[in-house]
Amino acid sequence: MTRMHYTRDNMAGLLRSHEINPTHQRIEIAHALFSRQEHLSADQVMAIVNTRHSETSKATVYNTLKLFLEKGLVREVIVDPSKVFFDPNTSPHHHLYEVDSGKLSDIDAEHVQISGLPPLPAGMVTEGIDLIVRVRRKA
Amino acid sequence: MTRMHYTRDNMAGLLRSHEINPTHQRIEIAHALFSRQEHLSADQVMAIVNTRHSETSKATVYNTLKLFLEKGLVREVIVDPSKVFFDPNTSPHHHLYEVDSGKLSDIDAEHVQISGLPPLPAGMVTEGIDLIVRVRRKA
DNA sequence: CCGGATATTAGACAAAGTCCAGATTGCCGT
DNA sequence: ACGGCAATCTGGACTTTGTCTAATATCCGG
Ligand SMILES: [Mn+2]
Ligand SMILES: [Mn+2]
Ligand SMILES: [Zn+2]
Ligand SMILES: [Zn+2]
Repeated sequence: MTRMHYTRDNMAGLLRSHEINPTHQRIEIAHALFSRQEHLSADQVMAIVNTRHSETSKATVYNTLKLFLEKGLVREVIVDPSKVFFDPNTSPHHHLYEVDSGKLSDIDAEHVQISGLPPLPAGMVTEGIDLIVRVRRKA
Repeated sequence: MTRMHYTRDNMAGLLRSHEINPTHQRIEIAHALFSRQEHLSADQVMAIVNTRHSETSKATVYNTLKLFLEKGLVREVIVDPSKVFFDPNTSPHHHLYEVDSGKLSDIDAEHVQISGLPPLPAGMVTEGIDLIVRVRRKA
């Protein structure tokens, strides 16, 4: 199991494999997410992509993140009422959220077992199960 | 197990039992939530409380909901990126979210079992575990 | 009734996100 | 190279959710 190294060049292939036309802006945004392997808000992506000199507009950041979401390249994590996080890890996993600091980290779904859920309403299908463990510093 | 009937008069006692000074506005807001036993956004609370004629300001609705939260009278449900829901049901339970319609309903925690969670980081204590089942209409 | 504490208010403000009409880009056939 | 043409990108106006503040209103003990 070798650790993947996410270069900008790799990003073009990754985007194409998800039926996304690789443009300069899309490659930069994908690189921001995948090279860090972190949960980023749209604002953070915006800041990262425009560090050197302004390259990508706010509209494009939001449009691109939504496109990535639709194409299944990233996942959305809704845990903070004030902003959405985008997650380059699309394998099934859960989240640990430190309420004070806002730090968000992954919990491997491997060993977590959820049982006893009631049957779904008729005609409905599960889109996903989000498990969020909210923690704070001990008093 | 008799079904509780949430009258405005009952609300005063409920508020007092949570160390909340019962005022006209607070009683109206509590009544909106507890008489319906539904998950409501601040906007919905605002609309309900001001149906007949304008009675309560936006600032008061937000202040009051935050106060209820601090005093443990209601619970927050973060499931929709665009708004927070307030939940008069503070007993441990989970949620079913219909992505298309935005409908949010309770899942009794009674029979749900979650096992295999990793140990918490040192010095941290669990504030809550949120389990959200996201469903959509079958294709 | 007085005085202070508590609660409410209008409206300005901030932050996240959406929308649109115009400009840019990259590509294709000629 | 050139003229379309579709896809993409952009600034900036706009909307929505929520916060803040300074002034006012209400409540309550003495
Ligand atoms: Mn994928
Ligand atoms: Mn309680
Ligand atoms: Zn994650
Ligand atoms: Zn609930």
